[in-house]
Amino acid sequence: MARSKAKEERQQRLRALLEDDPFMTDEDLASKLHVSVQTIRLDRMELSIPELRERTKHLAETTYAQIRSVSGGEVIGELTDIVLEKSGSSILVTSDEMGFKKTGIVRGHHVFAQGNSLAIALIDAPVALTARAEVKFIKPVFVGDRVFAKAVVQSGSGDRCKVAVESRVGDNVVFVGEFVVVGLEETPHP
Amino acid sequence: MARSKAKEERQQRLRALLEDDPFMTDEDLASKLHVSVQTIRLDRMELSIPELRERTKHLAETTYAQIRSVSGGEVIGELTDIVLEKSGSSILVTSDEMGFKKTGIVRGHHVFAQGNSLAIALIDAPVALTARAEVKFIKPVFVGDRVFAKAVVQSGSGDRCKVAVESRVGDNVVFVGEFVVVGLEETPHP
DNA sequence: CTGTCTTTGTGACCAGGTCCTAAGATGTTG
DNA sequence: CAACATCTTAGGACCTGGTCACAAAGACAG
Repeated sequence: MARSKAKEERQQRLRALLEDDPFMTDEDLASKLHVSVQTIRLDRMELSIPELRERTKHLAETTYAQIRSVSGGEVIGELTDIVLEKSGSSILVTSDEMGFKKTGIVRGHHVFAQGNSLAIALIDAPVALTARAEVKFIKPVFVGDRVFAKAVVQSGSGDRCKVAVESRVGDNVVFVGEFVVVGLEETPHP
Repeated sequence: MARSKAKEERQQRLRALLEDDPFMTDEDLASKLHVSVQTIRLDRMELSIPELRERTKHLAETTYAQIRSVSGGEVIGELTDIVLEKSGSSILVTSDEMGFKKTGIVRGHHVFAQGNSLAIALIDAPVALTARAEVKFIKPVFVGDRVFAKAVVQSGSGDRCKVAVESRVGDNVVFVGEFVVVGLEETPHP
């Protein structure tokens, strides 16, 4: 372990470089770090960083699932039961990406999103949109927690419903909200 | 254009296959469709579907931006200016994945998320969490719209701030919200 | 039967790697 | 100083999942 200081530093830099741009080839990295391509490969080995294609593939795969479940799916979380215009519930398994790195606390909007999409799912209309919401984040949710949301339609007058949502982690209520959701027959356009 | 019926059908199937699994190689596709690899390549050409690596790269790139802006980044949208404990603004460029497929209307929680994270960014504390929020979705936001959010701290008593957010698309106010954000010195733990 | 479309095969090439071997460079230490 | 260890660099063979170009076989309508 003689002059491995330079090496360690370089490997740190390599890590950092890939952190904010995982799409760099070994060649790119080599020229940035002023070493040969082979050195980069060795460094990657030591740090067990996979090659570009694996990285991008992994990225694409995980975020593809994400984008379907967190951002793209029609419902955030998994619906466990639902009675249209009445009540429903869903479970959201929180993952790393949903939280603040520093604290492991899940960003509020994920919990909100679960409640919001659950509320919308309850509406029996071609298109449903949220008009208003009043929410309280009672306790922080931590990455890894399973959030159980339960929604009940309060006053369901067809095209304008008030939906109450309560989310729990275990026995603790972490979130309560009231969503006013409107159902539409036709799509409005820009 | 004689017996191109089979071809057209195959190309439709190819499209469909890639739709729900963009990670298939030409070889995979060839065996699934019972044609040669070359045929698959020709079909991809005709349909101008890029090769696997380009597909995954594209997927990864777009969703990478997403995971930074929708789910992973510390701030949803891009901060344009900020004065701690005072005011700030951000721009969110909405994309396909953020909206309902059917209507092209952006899910409320994305707009909420932008406001929420902007509100949190304004707080000058090691950790900030949303305690309460009262929001109104005034007009639907459509996929492709650029949402400008502006946040102003109303009553900033250090560890508990009220932040008002107003989001616009062009001249139209699409969202207003009031967030109560608390700043913490230490991280709470589960 | 001939011309056209479609399909398949072949060979050369490329990027961005892997793995392995080997030779220099730059130490540290007996 | 010589001997040894650790890094670094280089080179060649190989892999995957493609590209491009070109040839040839099969199907089928006119």
